[in-house]
Amino acid sequence: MSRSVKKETLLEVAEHLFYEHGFRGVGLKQIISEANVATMTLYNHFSSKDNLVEEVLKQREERYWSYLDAHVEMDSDSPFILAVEAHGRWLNELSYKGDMFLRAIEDYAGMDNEIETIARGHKSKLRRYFQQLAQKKGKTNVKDLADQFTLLLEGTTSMTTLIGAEKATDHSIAMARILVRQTS
Amino acid sequence: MSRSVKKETLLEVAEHLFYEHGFRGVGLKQIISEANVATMTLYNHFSSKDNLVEEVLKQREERYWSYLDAHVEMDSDSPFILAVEAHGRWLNELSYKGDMFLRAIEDYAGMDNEIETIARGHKSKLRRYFQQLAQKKGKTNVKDLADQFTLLLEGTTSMTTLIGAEKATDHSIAMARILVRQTS
DNA sequence: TTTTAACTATAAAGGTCGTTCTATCTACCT
DNA sequence: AGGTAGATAGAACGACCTTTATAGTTAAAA
Repeated sequence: MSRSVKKETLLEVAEHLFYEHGFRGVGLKQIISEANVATMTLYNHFSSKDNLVEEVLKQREERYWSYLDAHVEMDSDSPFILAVEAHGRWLNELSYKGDMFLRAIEDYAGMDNEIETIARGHKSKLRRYFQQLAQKKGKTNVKDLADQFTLLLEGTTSMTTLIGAEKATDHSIAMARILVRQTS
Repeated sequence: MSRSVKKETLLEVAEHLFYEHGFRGVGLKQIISEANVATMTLYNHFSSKDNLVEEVLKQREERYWSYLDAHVEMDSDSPFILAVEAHGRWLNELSYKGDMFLRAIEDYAGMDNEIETIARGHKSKLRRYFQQLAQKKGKTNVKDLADQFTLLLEGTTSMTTLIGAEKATDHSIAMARILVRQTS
């Protein structure tokens, strides 16, 4: 009982700090200190810093999809727009500063790391998500359309760093609407 | 020797390594070693690592705008499309792995750094660039349109990490065309 | 030829990093 | 009550980090 509380605190604190300052910009000392936990408690739950990063990414991915699933009614008239809106809300509430998965891909690329695999997996899933949506709506060029929506989401995330989530989302929704209208 | 060849080698090597492994993921030792240069040569030309990062960013920004200016005829029929195409070529040739400026903003955010200022400055300039384009073409909603094109470029860069520059650029060009057609 | 500046190699200072070790303490299980 | 597993603080590890110090080399200008 008390065991999982500590572990969850660690994951929470680590996710926040990693997101704020990058994986390489945060030391275990800081995580341990802010989580009010002893060094060996961390190593009791995670085999290494890399392993902690992995678990953080898994937790964040789960959260992201819970968030999307909660806001997107798949059988709605325009699930595409709902998805873009939901992504925007996610950015506004939890993710005002770039994308953790993209950062993981960049930071740990070409090192034969589980971390990169997890992060790339998340992005693949996003593309597949839009593919399923497009297929359900009987769109042609399913893959292209899916990638275009994914591009919109990625662009929104980047723009959030520059102009804030609300404005960025407004723009991507506007473009998503045009995109839905233009495709058959 | 116009400007020190050693200094330029250092900037070259540093830009490449920073881009490949991130600012925090590369040590001065590695830069020095790959540039075939002594420690004190680096510190003779740059006052600190942060200063080196700053100079690298300035150089990269200059290069980016040279590249864009060389490929975009401002008075063309569709300078928007040309800009998106040029950005795509830039990605394909030099920038297959995320955006150095966005990374700098994320890595050095909230630290009262010159680095973040430079990186954000580049992004502001990009938005202003599209604003000027929109204005010249007599578009209404100049700022919104500019941000939408910026969003497309940012999305293209992110997607390059996932599906490669060519596909990503194809998608953004397609969307840019729709956007140009839809606006007045 | 002497001076000047850039560059060289090496080492040390002073930190921080991730990780491991030791030794103590608490709390629950049977 | 004794045993066990989890958590604790703190030190120690070696490796690496950025930066500075020291001293010797090169090459071209004065």
